[in-house]
Amino acid sequence: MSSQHRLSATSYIVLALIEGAGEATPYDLKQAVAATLGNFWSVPHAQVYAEPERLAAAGYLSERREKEGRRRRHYRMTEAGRLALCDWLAEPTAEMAQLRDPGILKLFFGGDPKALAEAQLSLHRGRLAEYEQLAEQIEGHVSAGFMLALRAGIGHEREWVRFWAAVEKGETP
Amino acid sequence: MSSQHRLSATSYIVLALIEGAGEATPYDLKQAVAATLGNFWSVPHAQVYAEPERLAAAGYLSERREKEGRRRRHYRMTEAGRLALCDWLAEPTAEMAQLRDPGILKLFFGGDPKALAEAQLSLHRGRLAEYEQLAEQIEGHVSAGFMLALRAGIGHEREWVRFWAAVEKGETP
DNA sequence: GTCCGAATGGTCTGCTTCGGACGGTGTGAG
DNA sequence: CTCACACCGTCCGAAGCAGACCATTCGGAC
Repeated sequence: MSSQHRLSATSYIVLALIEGAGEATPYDLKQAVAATLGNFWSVPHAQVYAEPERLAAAGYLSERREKEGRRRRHYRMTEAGRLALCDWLAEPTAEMAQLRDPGILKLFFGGDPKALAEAQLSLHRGRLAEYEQLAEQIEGHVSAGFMLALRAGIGHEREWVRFWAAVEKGETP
Repeated sequence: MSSQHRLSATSYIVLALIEGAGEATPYDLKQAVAATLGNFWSVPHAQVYAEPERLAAAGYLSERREKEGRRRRHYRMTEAGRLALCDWLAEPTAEMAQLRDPGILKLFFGGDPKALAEAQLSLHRGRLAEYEQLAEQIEGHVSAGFMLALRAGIGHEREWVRFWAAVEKGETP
């Protein structure tokens, strides 16, 4: 039934969220994304509406549409969807994130290290503080995965702060 | 002369590389990208051919096209281009990179921490080793910016190794 | 009750990005 | 000469994306 449409990270995000919710409308997904993984992985809302449609067409979701009023679309997992999600979760990924930081790009091409460092430092210190506060608040109230992802974010923000602080002082980072 | 086409990161990469080379064909750019910043910032080659065209249309580059044979296009900076590049380099950026790591995504959604950690560890250790070796080899032979970018990469790979090692051992990272 | 505005829920447009397939051109080894 | 291979470039379709815009519902002010 389901053709082998390439599933992207966005696809799996949608599948995983629907699996967790049982049934969900695109709007629910939008909320869920904003509340949880929006911190470290943005998904533009146009995608959140488009993706379930594709997944339904490919047989990974079933769609039920309200006939009247808001004509919401409600999605549920199919067996194929559950299978695809499990496969994805089970297989440890070989992909790695790229750095792709605009500040580093400017540094690379000869931007002024001190000026960049100053700006980036305040940004990263700010985000680090947010993350640490969030971690305190939610500790114990959320999934282990959420906590681990947050700690990864914290670790990287700390690294950014360390790096830019060294650059600011003219040291070798 | 030049309309205010929004310039993307890719645009500035192209401008900066051409500024460094004096004159370059898209192919030269492709090579340059692969040799230098390809490590931490991928630019699909279709972009590398399309972007100079846009930049030339907007007045940031001048184009000279071979009449025969391979019909290569050669690009040079215009004053407008040099100006745009300088502006960009001078202004410290307020953007920040997102994490967007596939491994973290799986972790977030309940993938097996141990299995993920094992796979990611070997990947990141490998890349870390590459970077460190590269740093030794090129130290003193490349621009300060290149070196700093590389050190940023090394720092983040170390952080990844630290993080996943903790996850593997079941510790709080 | 009814009217207004905010929150909710969804669609559309017009880009840019991206990977990959594919098609020409030159060149040196045999 | 010619074939293989590196060099160089174009094209296409699918997906990503921002942001404007439209429609429904609901809760209070009057």
